[in-house]
Amino acid sequence: MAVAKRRPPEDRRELILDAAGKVFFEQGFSAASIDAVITRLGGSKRTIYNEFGSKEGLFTALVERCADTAVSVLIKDEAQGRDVRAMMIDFGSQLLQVYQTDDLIGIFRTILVEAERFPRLARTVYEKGPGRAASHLTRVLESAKARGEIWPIDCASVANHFVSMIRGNQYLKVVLGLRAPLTGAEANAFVKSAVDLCLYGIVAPNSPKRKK
Amino acid sequence: MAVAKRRPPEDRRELILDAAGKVFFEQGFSAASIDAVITRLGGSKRTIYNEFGSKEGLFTALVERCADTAVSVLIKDEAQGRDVRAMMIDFGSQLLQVYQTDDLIGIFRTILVEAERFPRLARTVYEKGPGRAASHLTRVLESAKARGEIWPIDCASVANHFVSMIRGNQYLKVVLGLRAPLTGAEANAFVKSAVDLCLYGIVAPNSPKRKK
DNA sequence: GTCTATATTGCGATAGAC
DNA sequence: GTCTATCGCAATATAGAC
Repeated sequence: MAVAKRRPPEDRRELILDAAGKVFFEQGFSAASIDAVITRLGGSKRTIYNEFGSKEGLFTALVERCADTAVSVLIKDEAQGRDVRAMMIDFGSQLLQVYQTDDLIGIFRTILVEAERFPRLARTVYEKGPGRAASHLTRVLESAKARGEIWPIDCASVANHFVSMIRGNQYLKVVLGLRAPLTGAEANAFVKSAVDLCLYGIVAPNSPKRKK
Repeated sequence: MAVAKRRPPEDRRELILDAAGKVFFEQGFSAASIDAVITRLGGSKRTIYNEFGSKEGLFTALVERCADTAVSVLIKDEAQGRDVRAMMIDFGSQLLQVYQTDDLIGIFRTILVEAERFPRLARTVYEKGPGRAASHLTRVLESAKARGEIWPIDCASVANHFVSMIRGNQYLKVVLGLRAPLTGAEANAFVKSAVDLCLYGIVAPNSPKRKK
């Protein structure tokens, strides 16, 4: 076959990780086999062991690569200073889109059950994913708070709630294979509903229950 | 050992499922072994195979039992008609508590990666868990809407968002082993922050961004 | 106990780089 | 043509379903 033969080392790594992603993210770490990766990829098991040392090493490298990729999308803070609603909608849409990539769905599916076996990986995945997203949104909200656009609330708490909504029931259904990913108008409507809930709440202003 | 010897059939099933829960929910379906269950339980593998037929049968029975248990807590609709904030806080607290039981954490950890292998189980888990919770909360919100306490919003959408907040970033950290379960005052504060976000939002009423 | 699956290793053959 | 990384396959060992 020679898929990995005589290639620059980085390319070879990427090819192996691509095939490994298909296998590990579909079957999970325990059920996945190196043989299955080789079947997809061609070549020899030796190549994988030479490059990654073990099945655990391969999985670790795979998850770390995907977690790193996810970060890059969330890091662009260009939106600072615009209208808070527009910023949240932008951010929420991007976050939903990232979460719905095959890689992120795969990480989410596989890391939970392996959290005890790979505690360091579990922490990395959290921090580079939901943790990073919540931190970024917190900064956005702090600036809106400084401008008086929003209540003097706990921005970190709200940010965490918002990120949780994006990774909410609909996303869970996607990960469980109960529905197709949200796209286009559907995704937009979903994100808007989350943003508007955060911004305006649901209590009618003429209700006696309205506080503050 | 004879833990399962000469017991009423229901007791024997329960004992096996208790031990199986410890093993499957800690290791995941693929990594778990029948031998490990037997080590915890004592007795013979034959007992398990006679009762559940296969490893898959045992896992299915385990998950179905836990999903059923979870339902019972969520079904009590006694709160209908009270103040919407009090109802949501009650409901959210109960839901968080249920989610944080070992069984539900275990299901959540293990079912995601096995969703393709057990599609029926995945659907059952969703519907008896988050689906059921959202449906119940939707009814609560509909009644509040009928009383004019809240805006004429899409109650199902809000209910899904709220359930997602409860099963949010903090819960994810618990499942990943990055923090201890939320209890007592911490859980109360968390639920209240989610409820108040839903009810009141974060936009200051004197902000020009306030709509409606 | 039986039998299959699979992680991991060893090694001669080989195909491309030079 | 030489050289070496990679291949292909066989072998080992262990685990685990049934």
